[in-house]
Amino acid sequence: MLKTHFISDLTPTLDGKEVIVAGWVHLIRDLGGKKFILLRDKSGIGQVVIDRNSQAFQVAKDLTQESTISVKGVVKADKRAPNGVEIHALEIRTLSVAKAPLPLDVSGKVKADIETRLKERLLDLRRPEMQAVLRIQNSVVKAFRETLYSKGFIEIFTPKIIATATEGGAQLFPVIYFGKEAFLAQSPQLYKELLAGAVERVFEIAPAWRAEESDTPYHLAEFVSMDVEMAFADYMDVMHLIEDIFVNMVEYVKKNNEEDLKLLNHELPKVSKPIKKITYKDAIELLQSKNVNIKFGDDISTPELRTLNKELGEDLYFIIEWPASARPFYTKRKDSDPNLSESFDLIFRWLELVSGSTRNYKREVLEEELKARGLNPVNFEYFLKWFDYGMPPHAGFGMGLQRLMLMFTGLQSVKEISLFPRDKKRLVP
RNA sequence: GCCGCAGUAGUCUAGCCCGGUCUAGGAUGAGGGCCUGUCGAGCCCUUGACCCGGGUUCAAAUCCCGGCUGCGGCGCCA
Repeated sequence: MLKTHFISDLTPTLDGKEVIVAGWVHLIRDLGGKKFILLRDKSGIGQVVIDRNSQAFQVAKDLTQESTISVKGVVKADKRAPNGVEIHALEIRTLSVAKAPLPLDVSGKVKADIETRLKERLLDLRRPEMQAVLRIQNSVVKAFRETLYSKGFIEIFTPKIIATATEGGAQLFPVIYFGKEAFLAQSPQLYKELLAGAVERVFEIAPAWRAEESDTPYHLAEFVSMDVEMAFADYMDVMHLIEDIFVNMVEYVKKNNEEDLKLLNHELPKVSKPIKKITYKDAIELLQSKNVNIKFGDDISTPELRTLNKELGEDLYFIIEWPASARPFYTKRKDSDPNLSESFDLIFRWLELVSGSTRNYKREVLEEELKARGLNPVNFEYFLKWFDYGMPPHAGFGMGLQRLMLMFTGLQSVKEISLFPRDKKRLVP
């Protein structure tokens, strides 16, 4: 047996009990006649004491940092120990010896550049800070799923190898599919809409790919997209849903990841319903009043969003009702003003986290909107044909997980969040 | 892709402006020694580096040019 307890299971009440713990050698403090090993497992770091007289002493002599070991020992409650409890080793089994020196200091004494960290990513992911990020991400995803489950959504899985571009715009990665040209999906957009036409409420958490030049702390060639589509609903309905999701995610992380947040020295932004909404038109006017050179129809780019964030004084805000021309063909125009659309972006400070809209659900309208963007409806027949058979009105949104995680961790780059980021220059590890 | 900044041992960093005293300093790691309560353990010894190529100069880590790589901002992009 290699392990009977996780390190965090050990409490002073177990005093005198024989246990087996296993993990990585985080740090060794060698006092000559006595050694202390800080042993790390998924649950935390605990102290193993090795006395000169024990059998374990000889084995411990050859240990290196990050080697994996299994320790049979007796739990001792001792106020001198870091958690008030420690293990006095009887027997140590070396499971795997780590080479020294390590290419990255896991114990945190010497900080490494992001470049080194990504290159030596597995060691980086052993750092307590990165483990905290992973646990927070797990909570975020769990709260997202559970909010949607509670509202009757079901999780779907759509094809990631597709025949044609979904939205125009973004560049796709081509793949050779049994001798034919195909592409990696940039978004599950069209499939999730179709599925909402079958089961009403769907969501998907899956990778998406964009072959863009974008070289910023907010872009990845491969990212995780959290997508939702809801039939018999409009953009206002899905914004309410987003508010519920965000409130739940923040509450869940606050409750379950207190230690992780402390470790990252991060405080979550306050999120309460309703989240501030500003129309695109008002946003443009506000920017113009601050002497920003911008006009109706322009995209609101990062520098402008920074200004908006400052002026609004809100961490989280919706920009709603974008010009229809600035949105993809499936976005429904506003009945009262066809130049505008029933759309929204949710912005965290100056970073777009979510983008959504009411969708067009009438075939004629979709065909017109495709043509208006220079796209050929014939190429979208696989999608359009289903609109002949009772497609309900629907609305939905997509959210970038790595960007969302910046809000939950205080990290500065999605490359730090992604375990093995893919960008213009990185294909390994 | 553009602009700015940077690249020094396994890792992190000082030195670069004002070229020579740099035989490149420190931390951490690694090897060795001392040490039975460390908790960033301590003390002593040892080890290991100027991104690549060209140029200026008596002399280049230091100045100049080009390349590569990274970071930030922007662009492209949801």
